[in-house]
This record gives sequence, C-alpha cells and structure tokens, in this order.
Amino acid sequence: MARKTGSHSEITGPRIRAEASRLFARHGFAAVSMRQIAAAVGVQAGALYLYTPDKEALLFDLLKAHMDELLAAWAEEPRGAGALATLETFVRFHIRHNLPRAEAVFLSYMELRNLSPENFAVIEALRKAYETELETILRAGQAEGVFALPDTKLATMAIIAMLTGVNTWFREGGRLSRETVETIYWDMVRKAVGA
Amino acid sequence: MARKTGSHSEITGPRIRAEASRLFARHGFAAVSMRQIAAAVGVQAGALYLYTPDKEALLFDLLKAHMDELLAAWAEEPRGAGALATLETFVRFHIRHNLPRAEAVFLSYMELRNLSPENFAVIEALRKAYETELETILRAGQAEGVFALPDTKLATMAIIAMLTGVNTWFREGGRLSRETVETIYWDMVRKAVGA
DNA sequence: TTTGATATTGAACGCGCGTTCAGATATCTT
DNA sequence: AAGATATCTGAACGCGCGTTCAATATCAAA
Repeated sequence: MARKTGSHSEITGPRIRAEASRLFARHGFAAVSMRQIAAAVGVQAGALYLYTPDKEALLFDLLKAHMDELLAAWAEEPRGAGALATLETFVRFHIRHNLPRAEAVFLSYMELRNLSPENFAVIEALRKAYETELETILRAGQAEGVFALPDTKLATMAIIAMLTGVNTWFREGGRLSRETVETIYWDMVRKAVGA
Repeated sequence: MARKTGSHSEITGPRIRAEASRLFARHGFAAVSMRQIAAAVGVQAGALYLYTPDKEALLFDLLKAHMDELLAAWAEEPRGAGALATLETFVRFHIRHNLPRAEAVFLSYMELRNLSPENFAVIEALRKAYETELETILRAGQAEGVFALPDTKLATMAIIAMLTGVNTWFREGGRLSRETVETIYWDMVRKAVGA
C-alpha cells in the first residue's frame, strides 16, 4: 500500500527532475549547483538528497528516462509495410518525438561526459540500440533493392545527425509547422537514400 | 620591433590555448579549473593571467580563432564552376577542414552558452556567415535549375548538421579514410538536393 | 490526541574555485 | 656588469561548492 504520511514527495520528486533538466540544459551540468536546483523547486539544498543519492545520479536518471521513453515510443509506433514506408515512419517519428523534448535531447548528447564510466556505458548502449533500429531499416531497404546506399553505417549516422539537427533551430510558432518540417526532411532523406 | 626580453611568452601563450582547448573539449568549460590548465602547461595558475584577462576570454579566443580560420580557409578554397561543383567543394571542404580540428569544432557548439551575451553574438554571427555560404550555393543551384529543394533554409541546416556529425564518429585509422567519407557524404548530399 | 513515519530545514564540514599581487627570477639591451 | 623589462611563483582573498545530519515540521493512522 502506498503510504502517504507527511508526504509531498510525489510533488517534489518530479519537480526536482523538471527543474534540474531545465537548468542543466540551459547552463550545463557542471555550471548548475544543487542550491540553484533547490531554489528553483522552492526547498533547501539538503532536501534534494531525499530524492537522489548525488548530483550525477540526478543527471543519469534524466538521461536514462529519456532514452527509455524514446525506445519505448518507437517500439509502439505503428509502421507501414516495406523499408521505404518504415523509413518514413522513422523520420517522422524522430522529429515528432524529439521536438517537444528539446531539453532532454540536448542533455543526452551534451552531458554524457559528466557521467561515470558505468553510467555512460548504460546510456551509450541505449543510444546504440536506437541507431541500430535505423540501420536495420536501411539494410532491409538495401536487401529489397529500394535503397541505393554507398555505406549503410554512414547513412545511419548521417540521417540521425540531420534529423536531430532540427532541434537546434526549430522554434514553435515559427515559419514552418512541425508537420511541414517532417515532410521536408522526409523528402531529403528519401532522395538521399536513393529511393 | 618585437621586444623579447626575458620572454617565454611565445611558447607559453600557445601552450595555454592548446591545453585549454584539450581540457575544455574533454571535460567541459565549467568543469575545468584554471589550476588544471596551468598544471597541464607546467606553470602556476597566476601565470595564466599574463595571457588572458579571465577564464571566459580564454574560451572566447579559442572559438573566435576557430571560426576565423574556418571562414578564411573557405574563402581561399578553390572551387569549380556552377552550383553543383561548388556544393561538392563545400561538402568536401567542411569534412576535410573539420576532421583534424575535432576539439575546436566540439567546443564551438557545446560551449557557446558559457560566453557573455556580447561574445556569444560575435561567434553566432560568424557561424551564421558560414551557414550563409552554403545557403548561397543552394540558392544558386535552385536558380540554375540543377537543385530541387523543398526549402533552401532547411536544406542548409540539414546538410550542415549531417556533415558536422561526421566528427562524432570518425576515428583516424578506422574502417574508412577521410577521403572515402567525403565521397560517400557527397553522394548522399548530391542526391538529397535532387541533382 | 497521541504516535510514528515522512519531509524538510538550516547550519556546518572541508575543499577547490577565479582572481590578485608583491616579490623572486630569468633574459635581453646597453 | 648593470639596468630594465618580461615572466613566473606562491600565498592569499572571499566565495560557493556537494554533501551530511541533528533538529523540526507536517500529516495519516490509531
């Protein structure tokens, strides 16, 4: 049974993660102090240690949750038949999933170096798993004969870099809607893979 | 005339910048102390202030020098006639120029947030100028009718993100040579722009 | 109303930070 | 050899860091 004596923890815990994410993304992990996070939440610094063993674990939890959510969402994404349709699904999914999660995406490849080797390995494995999802699609397309790629591995990296790059310039309410951006990027990707 | 009394500054100055670049790239600006940089150079922390007014100026100088060097090198790059040939020149130039400068490239888009607003604006303007170089090529290609792009601005961002991404995975002595990578990326870019 | 777990405060710990500067040292000019 | 200038040391400054912990406040259950 969920005991709830004297408990604000269901509020404070998520708020700590939210403020930490916001501050880490804005100023960088090393430049943000536990006292700053606590102040943003509205508690004293000591209270944070009810929710995280230390500062690094706070970062790790954010990155881990982001990667788990990404892989879970992709696993549940309905996809069409054939490599071409699946690639379109991937391209649109990547942009649609990542755009509203700018902070977490930013953290996930800017702050990896602040993790311990063990924690780094965990996140890196998840990232690799996601890359493999795309690589598998590309290989399938090669086998089907619908893609013409000089190098599948490089194409994987190129496409992911290109898609993730959207996060660096896209602004809600700007010239283009998210869906239009999806379509334009899909057009470029489709041509690049030679389909 | 360059006076040289009691001078090691021609050695120490560059070494400070080199060690700072290396450490900033590896651990992040905020995570590296002036004492660490000094120790790597082999001097006391106080000596650094003979060469930089403060820590941020050290970072700014690295980024500024990198961007100046990039733009100067591109300005001097011999290029073929027509948008298609010029685009190929750009793609190959970007990869060739940036691969041996991994530290500086990394810093130039990871540590911008550690600059003061004024210094940030300077670097951002230089980056923008570089992007405009590519955008101009793409517009010329559109006018010539050799490119078919749904959106020139997005294509600019997409291509730069894709090319810069090479730095994240390329390792000297790996499976592919730098020149092979250039060719593979050029193939994908060429197809993506619809040429 | 008491009990007892949960949640939080507020002060303290040792430590390393960026930066300054008086003094020492090294090198060049005369 | 002497003087001038450039370079560097080493100690110090106030400050904020991550983390700990006894004391206190809060609240559900009994």
